[in-house]
Amino acid sequence: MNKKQVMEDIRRHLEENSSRLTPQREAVIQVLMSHDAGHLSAEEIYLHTKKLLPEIGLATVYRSLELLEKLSVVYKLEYGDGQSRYELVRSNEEHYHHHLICQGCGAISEFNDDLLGDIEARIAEEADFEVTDHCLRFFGYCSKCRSHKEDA
Amino acid sequence: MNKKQVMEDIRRHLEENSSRLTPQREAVIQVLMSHDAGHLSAEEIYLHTKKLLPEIGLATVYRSLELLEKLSVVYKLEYGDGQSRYELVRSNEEHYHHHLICQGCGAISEFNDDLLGDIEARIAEEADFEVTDHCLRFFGYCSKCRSHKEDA
DNA sequence: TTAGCTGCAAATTATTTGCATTCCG
DNA sequence: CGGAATGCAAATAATTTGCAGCTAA
Repeated sequence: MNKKQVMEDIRRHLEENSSRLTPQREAVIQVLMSHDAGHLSAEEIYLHTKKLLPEIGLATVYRSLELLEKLSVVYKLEYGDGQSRYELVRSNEEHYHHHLICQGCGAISEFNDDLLGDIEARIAEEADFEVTDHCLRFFGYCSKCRSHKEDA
Repeated sequence: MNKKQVMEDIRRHLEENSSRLTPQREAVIQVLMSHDAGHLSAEEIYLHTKKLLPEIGLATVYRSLELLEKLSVVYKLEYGDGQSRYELVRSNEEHYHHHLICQGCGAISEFNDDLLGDIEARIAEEADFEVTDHCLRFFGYCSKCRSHKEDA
């Protein structure tokens, strides 16, 4: 599915919820699409959309992200550093998309795999909880930071 | 291991890092110990410590939590609602302690199991990343909210 | 027309910091 | 004594909100 089709899907999804795909919202989505694994903060998204739409305001970016999150178009992530990151939800892949967060340099990389398929079934059964999504993050040290640690 | 022993362990751990187990810090730890699965916010911890130590300040609570987190005594969690939650790290159990977050009522429950043992070994190998910890949260609907949904 | 959207500025909220003071090894 | 820790108040930083004007079905 190419970007134009994705955008049209989102437009339809918005209209079903009596919302519009405004230029501002489109710009936000475009920025997210072109920083595919970028984990952008609201401020970063704002700065990027400003290149496409110089008059856009930060509040609009926040409002767009809030709306798009409610419609499950955007996924909001927290890394515990005081600001939220956003990325597009890609319906299938997203579920298998986990993060490796380096406690040395802060780099965030990804690890894609269906790690949790069975586990969710077990939770449904044992905890009587219907799982719709999950967030799995691993903390540790990337290869680069491990070699620095060894120096010390 | 009882609470007094845990406290003495923490005292020793602090002293090894040229810090002291002050009454304020002790109060913070006591509050966390007595709300074992409480996922308390800094503000909630502050209000509870005030009962033990009325003159304590919120900044001190934050500073205590920051220090205790650095020393891996306390674990900081983010649920994407703008504030952080804190809980005591229990060396073994913590690693097997995951959260079920209800998107209906916001309730947070727990699911304890060693779900990720093998996975971490695979990550080390495939991604060249040394995992020291992880955070796994499941989103969905608890039994109570599912029955409400069915009413609708 | 009117509901939805916007930019801007002001407000809010969680968290952090500066500082004078106090405590303890 | 001197580093560590505290309470308070002020400062920050991310996010939200109020509002008057704008836009498109």
